[in-house]
Amino acid sequence: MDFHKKLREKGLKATPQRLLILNIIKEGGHIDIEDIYNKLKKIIPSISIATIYKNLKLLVDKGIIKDVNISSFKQMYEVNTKEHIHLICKKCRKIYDLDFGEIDIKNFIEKKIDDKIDKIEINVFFLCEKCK
Amino acid sequence: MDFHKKLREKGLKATPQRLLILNIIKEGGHIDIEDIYNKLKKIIPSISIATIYKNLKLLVDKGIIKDVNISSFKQMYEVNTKEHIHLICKKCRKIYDLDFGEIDIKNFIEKKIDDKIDKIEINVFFLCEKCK
DNA sequence: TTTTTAATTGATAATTATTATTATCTAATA
DNA sequence: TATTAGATAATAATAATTATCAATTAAAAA
Repeated sequence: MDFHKKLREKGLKATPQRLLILNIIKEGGHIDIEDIYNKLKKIIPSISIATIYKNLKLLVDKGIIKDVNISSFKQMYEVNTKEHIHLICKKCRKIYDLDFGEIDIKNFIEKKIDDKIDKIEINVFFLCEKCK
Repeated sequence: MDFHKKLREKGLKATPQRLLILNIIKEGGHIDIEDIYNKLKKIIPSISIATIYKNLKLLVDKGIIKDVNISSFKQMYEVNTKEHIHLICKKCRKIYDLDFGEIDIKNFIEKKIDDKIDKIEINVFFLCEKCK
């Protein structure tokens, strides 16, 4: 996951802010703007929330990160990797990733509707082991 | 779809307000509180928004309707039928239903995680025929 | 390496939704 | 007769931005 290279490929400068934002998102798995801001402030105390907003928008536009939307959660972001399902514990609100495995659900749906899909969100609500 | 019976089975009075709310949701497919309120006002001008809120909560609790959550949309409701996918046109924002068909994705995921699922949301964003 | 320059960051408050409720008590009714 | 509806304002987040412009800097060119 060479973020520097990825940024340059998309014509974006690989600024320390951007690289840190990407690494924070990667580490967080699914993380909202406020949390990104707070983590980044510890590393770059001078960081501006505007910088976060500007970059998140840019990174989503360029397809380097994805926005994660789950009802009753704030807008979150994740590093754009393979498609996966979000398993959300309704009690502790922890979010787990579940890979499709061998199944290409995007392709499956595209065939079914005979059309191209932009984005697919699969959110599954359950009660995780710890919360039982 | 005998709503009167369904309500009675859950121990709820089958009031005209409730029956109308259910029919409005059924007709609307996916409809938010404001729209339910506006449609209902035309039939029962005296209807109170509080009545809508109270009933929607009750109906969700009893499993007679489902809440529909799609990012950038207001909270919506639908009559609880079979599980299906929401196809959302990113331009006109119309929401289409797509049945799973023979595939029981809930069961598939439950097997995969060896656990029970409460709810599953599948939202697919695309550009519908009319908007192309 | 140095220079150039176009892109990016920082500061910041101020603002805009808008969404979603809900309390409470009387009256009506399934 | 226990539920449910009506009235209603008042409220509570809370989430999400965004404008603007000077200062800085990453990357390319020399």
